[in-house]
Amino acid sequence: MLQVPYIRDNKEEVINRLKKRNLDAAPMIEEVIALDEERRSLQTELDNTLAESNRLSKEIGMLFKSGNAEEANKMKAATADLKQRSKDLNEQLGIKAEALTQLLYKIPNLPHESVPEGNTDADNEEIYAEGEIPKLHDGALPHWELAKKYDIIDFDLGAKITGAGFPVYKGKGARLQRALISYFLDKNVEAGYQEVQVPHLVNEASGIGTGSLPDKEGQMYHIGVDDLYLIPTAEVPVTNFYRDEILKEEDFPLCTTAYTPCFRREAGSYGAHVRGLNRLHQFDKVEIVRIEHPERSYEAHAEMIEHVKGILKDLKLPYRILRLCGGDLTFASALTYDFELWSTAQERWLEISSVSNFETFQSNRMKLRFKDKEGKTTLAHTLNGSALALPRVLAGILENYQTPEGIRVPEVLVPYTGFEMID
RNA sequence: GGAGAAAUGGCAGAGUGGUCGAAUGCGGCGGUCUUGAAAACCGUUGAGGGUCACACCUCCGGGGGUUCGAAUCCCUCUUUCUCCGCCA
Repeated sequence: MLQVPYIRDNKEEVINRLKKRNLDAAPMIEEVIALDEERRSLQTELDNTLAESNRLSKEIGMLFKSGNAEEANKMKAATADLKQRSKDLNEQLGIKAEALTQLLYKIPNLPHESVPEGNTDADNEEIYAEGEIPKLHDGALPHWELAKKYDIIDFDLGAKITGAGFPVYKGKGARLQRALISYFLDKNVEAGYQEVQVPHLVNEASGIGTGSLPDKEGQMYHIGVDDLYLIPTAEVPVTNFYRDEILKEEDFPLCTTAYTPCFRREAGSYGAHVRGLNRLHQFDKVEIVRIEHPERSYEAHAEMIEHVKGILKDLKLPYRILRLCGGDLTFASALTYDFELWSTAQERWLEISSVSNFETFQSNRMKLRFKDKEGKTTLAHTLNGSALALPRVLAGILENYQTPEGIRVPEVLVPYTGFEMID
């Protein structure tokens, strides 16, 4: 969430920058400023009332001590009024503060200056492309057909035991999936990320910390009895490691990688574009998360991009990188680069990674700070990216590596799969 | 799941109704001493709000209550530990 003092001091700039998201934030920003003013004036009034109460209490204490009970009891009566007043003020303050917080939760992050103008994914800016688009033989199939042909992914079985969007991976399909996870984790660890295994359920505070709650409430599976949420990405548990922490400057950079399943309700998604592995309710992902010094975060962002590029290059998959336009940028992000893989059989691009810098948007929500050289407590920057999301990479491999004889396994994965061909 | 104990500053650990944001030790930072370092000694060292800066206010796991006054008493939730039960 945005910082109120910043909004207060840079009102016009904030409104202007949010226009890039095709959002007229002026009414919300005005309300923030008004609520904040009310909040502060109530706070001051309450503070003064409490100060008066404290002063009286101390005097009463002194009087009792010196044996002057009569005078003390007289003074007690005078506190009743102050007490009622501070109670009322505190209540009003609570209402204003809560209203302000709820409003701030609704305001998205300010786009970075390099974010292109635009409304939809058509306006995203392609900044890089690499890899040969393979020429497939006649009769090449989309991955869901291949999955059936070689009996490596069973969508119907998953639908039977759970529902649509929960596939079962079988045999060499399961093995290939596991190979990819290991391969990604190894690459990330090699690049300096610490591997962790995390809970797949998080509490509400964690959801709020990363911006998954309340903004995307309907996207997460909620376990009502225990009030826990199934994670939509490892970003949520991992970034929240550092919630309410004050780090030391020398702790940076904090680089973490985690493999987890990801759960998304994807309410309202249907049709041809969600076929096969294109969009699932449960999928695997290996995530990289970084906590950075504000001055270094964009450098870190670039390093993450290079890292993901390296992995895709190794896999010899054709991909492109897009700089997301203002209208396509996610709520919490200041700058996002999407990686898209060319699906030869579907003849479309599939998003396989999203690398974002959230600047202080998440850290302000979760009070993730560090002490700078002057000893000042400052918000850190948070970043994350997929390295990588499994199902669409798997889809890309199946489709792009298919031959009349079977599906070849990318060379770098053979040590992990133990076989070279799915046939 | 049952019974009991506990939760205090970076850490350890005092504090059971008043002047306690909180003793003491360790750690951190600054200084004296030293060629340098160590030791010793002196000082300093939580977070948030508020202010030009002070003042002032809030925070002793979370929430609520009693009281003129709560780290201290009561209720409740969470977490940790011990014992019992169950169990991958």
